[in-house]
Amino acid sequence: MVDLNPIVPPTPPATRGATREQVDQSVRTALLTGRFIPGKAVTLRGLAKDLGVSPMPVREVIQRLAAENALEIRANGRVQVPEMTAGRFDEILTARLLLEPELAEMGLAFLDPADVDALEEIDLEIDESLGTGDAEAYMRLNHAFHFTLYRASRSEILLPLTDSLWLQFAPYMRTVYGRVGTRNLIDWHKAAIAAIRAGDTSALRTAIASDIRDGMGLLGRDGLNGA
Amino acid sequence: MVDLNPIVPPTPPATRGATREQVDQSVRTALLTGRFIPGKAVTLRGLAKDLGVSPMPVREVIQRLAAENALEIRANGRVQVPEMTAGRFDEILTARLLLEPELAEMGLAFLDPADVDALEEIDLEIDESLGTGDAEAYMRLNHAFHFTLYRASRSEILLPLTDSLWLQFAPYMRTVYGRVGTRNLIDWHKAAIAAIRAGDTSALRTAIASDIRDGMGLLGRDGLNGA
DNA sequence: CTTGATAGTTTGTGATCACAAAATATGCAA
DNA sequence: TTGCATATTTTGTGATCACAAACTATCAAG
Repeated sequence: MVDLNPIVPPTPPATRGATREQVDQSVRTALLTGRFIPGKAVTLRGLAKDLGVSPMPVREVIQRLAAENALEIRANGRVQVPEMTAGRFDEILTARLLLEPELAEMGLAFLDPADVDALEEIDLEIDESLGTGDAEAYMRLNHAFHFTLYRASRSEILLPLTDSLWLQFAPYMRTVYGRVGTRNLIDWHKAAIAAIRAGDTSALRTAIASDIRDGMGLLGRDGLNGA
Repeated sequence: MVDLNPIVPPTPPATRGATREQVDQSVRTALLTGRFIPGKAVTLRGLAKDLGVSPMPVREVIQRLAAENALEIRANGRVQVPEMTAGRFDEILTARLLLEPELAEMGLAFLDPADVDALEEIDLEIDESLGTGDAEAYMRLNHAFHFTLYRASRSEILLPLTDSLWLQFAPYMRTVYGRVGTRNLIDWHKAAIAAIRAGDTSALRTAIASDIRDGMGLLGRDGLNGA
């Protein structure tokens, strides 16, 4: 059984589609913080019971996440987080490098000083989580850092695509963070914040791209199945 | 009521999830050939009746397509194809220019002569559809051309992302094709085929990028709401 | 004719059911 | 113990139901 923290009592839904939305958020958060084990089956009724809802909204959410390739519905109907392969890993890296610097640049135009302070605050908490070795907090905060920047762009297209990418690699990152640790050589987040403060788009793009490369490259493709 | 051509009789499903798969394909095809009108409500029971199935698999498919931003579930529960805005249009163009040349290049490595012949055949049919002014055939064939090339890449990441993009702009293209016609100044498909035959990745990327720019640029952002 | 309340209908949502396929457990034979 | 057929349970799927919210049609009042 997976721990999906906001387990709510069987309360009647307040607004239209609220139950589904709550399930969606819970499962997404669980995926992004690595609480599902890739390859392990996730059952519909199990999730429903964990979240205190009927299987119905869970079914819809699973279809939703399957459409984003965050979950895999196999031929036998079994639902699971897809296992990572070397080919997928390389392609995700490629896609992130194409989309995320673009998103960061778009976000830069809209960031106000308060947003930058928020980014800095998140980065400090990241340093803390690295100190205590709290992998789940690290994953949550790293996601928050990137998407605070990206969301500022008000993007309606690139942002959802990037959402999908994170949902696809995050569960796998958890399995390797435990193995190799989470400390990077260079803190590209601080470089990004400096670039934002300076309004230097080029430096920001470089910082984001480098952060992506380091983050995924460090724990790289070791132990993955062929290209 | 929308015409979703393969309306099957209420036959019991053959394999696991076959009904859902059939609904999914039908609705996707309808979206890609512009048979849904953006902004017009699409009802669950209506679709189900058109396809001769229960509302159940339709619900799942709608959630799927909503996750890909191909359908929009509004706050009141109404389901519709999102209306295009200038901001979305520009971003889709940006995203296509980032992803599709990459996909084309990846596909080039795997294309064999038979595939190239198939591409040429599709392009001939496109010319036909332009002659007869059959917008729906044009849309279907244009999609087939691009994705025959892209699918060759065996991509598991960029390809689904691009799928989502096409689902988002295709319904809107239909509404404008009727207005401005479908004939481009330069046939970039032929340039792409030539580049493929020559194994010239750079020329192929240029041809695809130009095709995208022309296709979306010609009928551009006229009559769209704000930035 | 226009306006606005109201009755009727349609719609999405969450829950439940029936069923077959799949996974798991059980127990017997070698 | 090991291998394998069989029984039991679990699981996803498609269908149906009940309900409230949303939409539409109707019709009286101005």
